Amino acid sequence: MSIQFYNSLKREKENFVPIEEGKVGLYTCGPTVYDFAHIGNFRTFMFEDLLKRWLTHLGYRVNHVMNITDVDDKTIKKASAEGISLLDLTTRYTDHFMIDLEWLKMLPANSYPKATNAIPKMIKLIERLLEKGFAYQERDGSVYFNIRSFPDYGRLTHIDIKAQKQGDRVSEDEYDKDAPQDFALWKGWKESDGNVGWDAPWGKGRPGWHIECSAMSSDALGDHFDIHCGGVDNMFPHHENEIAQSQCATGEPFVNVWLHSEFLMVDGGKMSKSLGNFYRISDLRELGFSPESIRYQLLAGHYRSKILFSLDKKHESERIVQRVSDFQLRLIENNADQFSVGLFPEAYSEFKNRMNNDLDTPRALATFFEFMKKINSKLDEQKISEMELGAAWEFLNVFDSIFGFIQSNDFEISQEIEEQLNKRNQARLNKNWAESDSIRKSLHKKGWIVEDTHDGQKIKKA
RNA sequence: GGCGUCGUACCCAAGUGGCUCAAGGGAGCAGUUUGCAAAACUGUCAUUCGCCGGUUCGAAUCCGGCCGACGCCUCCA
Repeated sequence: MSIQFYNSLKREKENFVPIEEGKVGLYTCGPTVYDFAHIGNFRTFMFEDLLKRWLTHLGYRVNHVMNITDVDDKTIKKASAEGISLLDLTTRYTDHFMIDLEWLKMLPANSYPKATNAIPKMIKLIERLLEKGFAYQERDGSVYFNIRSFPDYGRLTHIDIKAQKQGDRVSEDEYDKDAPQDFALWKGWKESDGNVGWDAPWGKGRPGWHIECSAMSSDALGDHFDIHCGGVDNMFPHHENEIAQSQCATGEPFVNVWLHSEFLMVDGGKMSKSLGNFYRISDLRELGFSPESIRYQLLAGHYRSKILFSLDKKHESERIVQRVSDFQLRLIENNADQFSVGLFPEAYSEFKNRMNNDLDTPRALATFFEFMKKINSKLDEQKISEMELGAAWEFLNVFDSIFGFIQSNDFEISQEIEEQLNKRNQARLNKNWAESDSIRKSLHKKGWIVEDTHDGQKIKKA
């Protein structure tokens, strides 16, 4: 069975067929670096990371491009408010973003083009749109895209332009334009822009938001590529506008598959910076969340469903991380790694089918948990073959290469802890349970969990 | 007003006409194991899928209505 995706453009699942066999061009809308990204932003980035990992596992060579929006209203406004340069501001938050990405164990994209580095490319695109009559200039130096010149406008979001209610914001727009819904390709320089601006044939200014993605995606992946992702809120107007610009400029189809991830909710509502009800990654770190437990929370629900992020789920996600991590240790203790010969257990094909079904992570997880239970059971009864152990090892490794739930067990035991363990062992041999229990308790307070097994005591980090 | 999503156990969360079904996880309870714990495993945990009608031999799954929650239409993952 080949992989199927729910293509937002067609609103149905379809088999994925790459433009070039074995390769996938993947463009994902990245952050606007005017502030810290929050956990809701990372829900989308985590989904895109999962997608890339799964495609890679299937053998595709994925070229993943994630843009960094480093010039727009918000970045300019904030830099000006802080009295620093746009570059200083965006560099700061880009750095934070990269740190968070790495902490969450997300694989880096192949490239992170910045909008400010793609201005010439954007100008070229706009020139082409002007030449072909899809865009027009205004007296203030702005350039707008004429949406009525593109009959397919609204196809992605099924929006009928004429039926739209006009918001106050639109009619009060500070820029001149022919029709309220025409969107800016280029915004003429205004005083509030300060020293932010680039020279263009139609005057100094800065790019509109949407043009950067059209420019950078075609630059990195070609005019026509495989997959474009983003959050559902980007469907309109951002992605709709991208399609309009790109297709009108190149005359070619733009993207084959559009994938959109749903929102992450908190307190029953959308988490967003403007509402102030959000968690940054640093907030969650302070609250004691591990990257693995956050990964579980973000990946346990299907990407097209709203998920609830909750501090109450911390315990649940930690239990999962612990179970899977313990499972790995148990396999290692049984030398499973030495028995692996590249064979997978039966459960793997079910897991694969479920992942191939539009990345059905909830059911894929269910498959893995059932498998884990079965193997644990066999280990308990000591009725497991070397072949089964090897296959379990293979499956576990694939599983973790996709979900990344396993917590590293590299830790050093200090001299002091070592002494405590020896003391406890001695107490146990003397059946001095009171002392043994009290040492276990005191170690627990220091962040260590001691477990007694048939092979003696074991220590791990709490 | 237009477009769209969703309502499943104490909590999270799958399933979208019949087949092995209301998956899986967390919490709880009971048990195996253990000196005791922990871990692991076993059992238990929704005759029922917001409510009311309809279609059908058969619906959580399709249709209609109602109630409720949410998103987009303006920057937003």
